[in-house]
Amino acid sequence: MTIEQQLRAAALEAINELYGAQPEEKMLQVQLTRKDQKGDFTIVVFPLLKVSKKKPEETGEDLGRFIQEKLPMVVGFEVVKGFLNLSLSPNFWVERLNELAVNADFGMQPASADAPLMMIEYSSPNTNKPLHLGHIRNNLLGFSLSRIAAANGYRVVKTNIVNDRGIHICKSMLAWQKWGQGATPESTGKKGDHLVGDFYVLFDQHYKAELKEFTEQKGMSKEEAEKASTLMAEAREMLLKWEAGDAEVVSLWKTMNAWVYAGFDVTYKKLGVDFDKIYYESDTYSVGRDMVLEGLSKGLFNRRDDGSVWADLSAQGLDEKLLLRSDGTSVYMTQDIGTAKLRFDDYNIDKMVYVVGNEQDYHFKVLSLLLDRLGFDWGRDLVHFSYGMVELPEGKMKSREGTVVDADDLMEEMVATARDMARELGKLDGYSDEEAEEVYRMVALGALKYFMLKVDPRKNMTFNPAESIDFNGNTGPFIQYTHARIRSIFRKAEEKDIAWKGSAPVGLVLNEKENNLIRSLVSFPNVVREAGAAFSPAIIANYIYDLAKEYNQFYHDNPILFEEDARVRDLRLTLCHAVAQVIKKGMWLLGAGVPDRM
RNA sequence: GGUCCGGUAGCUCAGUUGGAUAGAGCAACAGCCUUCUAAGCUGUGGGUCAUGGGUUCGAAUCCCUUCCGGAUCACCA
Repeated sequence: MTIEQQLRAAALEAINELYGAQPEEKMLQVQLTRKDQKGDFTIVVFPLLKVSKKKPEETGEDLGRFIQEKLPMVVGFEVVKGFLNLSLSPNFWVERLNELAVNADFGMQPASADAPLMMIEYSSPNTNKPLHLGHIRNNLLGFSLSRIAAANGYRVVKTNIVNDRGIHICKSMLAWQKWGQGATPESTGKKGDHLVGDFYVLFDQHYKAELKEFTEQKGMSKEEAEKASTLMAEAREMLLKWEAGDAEVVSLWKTMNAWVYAGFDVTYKKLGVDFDKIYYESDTYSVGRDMVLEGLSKGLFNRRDDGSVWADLSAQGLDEKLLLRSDGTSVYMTQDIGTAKLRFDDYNIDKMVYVVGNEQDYHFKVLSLLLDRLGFDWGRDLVHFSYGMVELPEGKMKSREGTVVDADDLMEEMVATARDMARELGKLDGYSDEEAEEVYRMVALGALKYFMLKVDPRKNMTFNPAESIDFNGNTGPFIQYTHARIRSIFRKAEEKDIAWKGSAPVGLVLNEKENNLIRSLVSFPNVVREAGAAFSPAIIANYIYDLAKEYNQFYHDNPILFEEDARVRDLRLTLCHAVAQVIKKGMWLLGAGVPDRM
């Protein structure tokens, strides 16, 4: 039984015995005492006045006396303005500290073999351009969520759906054929995803020029020009050839996609994310089409005169949704249905989570209804983990205006900043170049990951490049630094032959900072649970920041190795050890590492 | 226009199932390194929690109004 549960039980008993009442769940609130007040746990007495029929102060006193008598670890209480603040004995806290300090699984709930299986889809790139800032948020969220789910006892399968087909790929291919002059990643020294992305841009430029020519010189309207475009017609033709399995087109498609995948792999690796299973839309779209046709034959959907297939969702308060074009080809929705089918054939999925931006809220509402209609019992409770967009201080990223922040560039810049700063501060003197580079990378990525994950995922966020490379204050490096300092203490302890017993002795009086730290540490498992329930890495991020902040205050005010009382020193070293462990775990849940030195 | 999401300090963000005097960081200013890493710590200033109402012992939090911002409503993905 947790301490909160014990306090609740004691309070319930008190109310029953003193006032002869059985309060509802909501009436009894046990929470951590505010930092500016004396005490550890607080019971709010206001809701209980109805049954006590007494003033808040008297009710608080009644309960406090009863609970203190009932529970030996409660050593004192104070009633302040209708709040009953209970103080627990230092020994109680020291015992909790000793338990959690040696528990390798503290805060984590390992998955058993028959634990529910959660599949998490994230990343989901198109193969026509490199990853950018928006993808970074997606990837970091998806990866962190998978670790948080794993820490909450789920078996987790990380998956990715690659949009490798469609008109956009054909645009890049066509541009390469026309103007590429046989360029390859090898011949140009460019990452494959960037090279292909360049051709996509090139197509767009030529297309725009063509439109301009038609409208300005031939006096066409914009629509007329779009219809008359020979480039677009060629791209469409290429798509038809692709769907027909034309050997030459398919071969080029395979080649160029391979370049992109090689490029993506490098980016994923640098970002530190990975997948257990990757699906490709080129494999799933036909499955989706078959399912839609099957649904059509069962009367779930309807076909219009032009041959297109639609789902009528007006009964669910939505409108009609296209599932197959009049020419029989698949749309986005069709592909997602096919992908879902394949996934559920491959795995025994209990919970399906899609990490996709909030601009697709409607899409997933519809997908959920459609899967349900098609008879998948998991359709209705699929989770669309809907996160907000990333904007720049000057507004949205616009590829036309060249304000898109490239993922590879961003990471490189941050590593360079970390390197400069560490060298300037002389932090890693004595490390080999390889060791130092490792730390630069860890700090840079820690900064990026923390920066993006500390914000509530549902909200839009502003990415300020200047702030992202600031490693002071509420940042990933601040947390990593706290960890490095602690590791440094233990290195020094060895050098100075100061022995640490590995646990804290009972019978000490705790100062305020020590007490606060233990209370924070004890709440870590709750934080992991909350983050899991709310699908929010931000809850973890904010918690470790608070913990690190508290630790730094403690560190500043209290001697650790220089403490002469060996018993107090053991307590503080145990605290340091536990804080380092929890910081490391918390950062791990965010997908970030912590260095021993920095 | 319909639907959905959001609005908290100059800026970026926290704020638990409604609880005590709404908190951090950045920026500004003033301090702290001959002691365990100053990527740190301490202090000062900075708020009609967009707005108006309601619910109640108590509202940034729940309900409604209005204003502002964003997303979405494609034979795009």
